Amino acid sequence: MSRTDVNSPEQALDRAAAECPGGGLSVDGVPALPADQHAAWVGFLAAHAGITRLLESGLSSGFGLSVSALDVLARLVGEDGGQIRMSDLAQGGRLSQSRVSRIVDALELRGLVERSSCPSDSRGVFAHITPAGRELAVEALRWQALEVRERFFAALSEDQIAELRVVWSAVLGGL
Amino acid sequence: MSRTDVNSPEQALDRAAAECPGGGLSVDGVPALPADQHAAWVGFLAAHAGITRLLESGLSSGFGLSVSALDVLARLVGEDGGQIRMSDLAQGGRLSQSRVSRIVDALELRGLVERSSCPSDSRGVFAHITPAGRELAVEALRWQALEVRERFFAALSEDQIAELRVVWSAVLGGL
DNA sequence: GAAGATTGAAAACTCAATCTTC
DNA sequence: GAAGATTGAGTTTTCAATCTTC
Repeated sequence: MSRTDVNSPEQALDRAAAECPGGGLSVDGVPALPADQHAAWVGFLAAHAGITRLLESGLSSGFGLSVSALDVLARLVGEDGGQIRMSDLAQGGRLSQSRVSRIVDALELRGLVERSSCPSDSRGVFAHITPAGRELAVEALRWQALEVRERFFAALSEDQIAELRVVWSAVLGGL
Repeated sequence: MSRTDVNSPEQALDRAAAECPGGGLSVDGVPALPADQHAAWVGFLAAHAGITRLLESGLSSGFGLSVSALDVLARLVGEDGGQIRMSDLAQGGRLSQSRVSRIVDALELRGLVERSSCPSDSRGVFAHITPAGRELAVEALRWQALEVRERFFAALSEDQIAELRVVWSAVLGGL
């Protein structure tokens, strides 16, 4: 593999680091982050941006869903009875309450989800998935999982994947 | 540390995995991703969302900047002469051309950046950073780097950080 | 008064023109 | 006609009310 290949891993990371996507963290030549942290940080941002763009565009063209919308459907599919309260959909940090509300609006319009009021607490609203929603969600999740396996994890060893799990545990503990 | 602590690392990841943020990748109990990949994937998304929210809100309240805007300033600070062409600002994948254009609009309004035409090619436009822009950028970058070190990398060992670099190289090669 | 959910208005982002220069 | 940059229009996301029920 020659040094001029467009997509060699080393080049990808070097290019990313040179362009400092995500906040070039060195100032006046003095790196505000140690070099190894800088490389790890830049790679993290580039990897996230890359895989996200890939999933977003594939889900959109293949299923008419955004990653966020599929997040919501996935939660509903995983739930016993296929229903869950709006506020619980927002828990987990990735989606705000109002965003959930609007995503469910859109899914409801397409007949993929329905709302119903919560018997035990009339403030609450249940979202539950329809058969059509479940069918679409399962297909979209299969595609997404395949993509994640092939484009994200394919190049990693079992050990590296296991280590990632440990790393995220540690990182999430500090956030 | 008891099992009921709100922020233990294990709980954070378990919670994230249970809520499947980012697309619960198991369908009807059959995980579409192997368990270790699933955990690594969910952790990756949760970690990115967490640190991003932290930086976004801190930069906004402390410096009136978005992460994207600081990206642009950082590139300019790092450049010799403090100037770079608009199209080069967009390279690297994280920012589209039109987004760069609008971010520079906003920065220019605040007097942090100026535009000038490129002598050798009149299609081109240089963005260059002003003294005020440099000053703000340096402060913001220092804050951001500190945050990344303390909130993201503090819990990781040197070896883990080194391994992350390798992992991102591999992942970026596949994207 | 606090929690659950929605809504209006503003900000951020993307996509497809558009305009200018090569 | 292609490359560099901007703009208009539409969409998505957020923020701060708002409304209802506890």
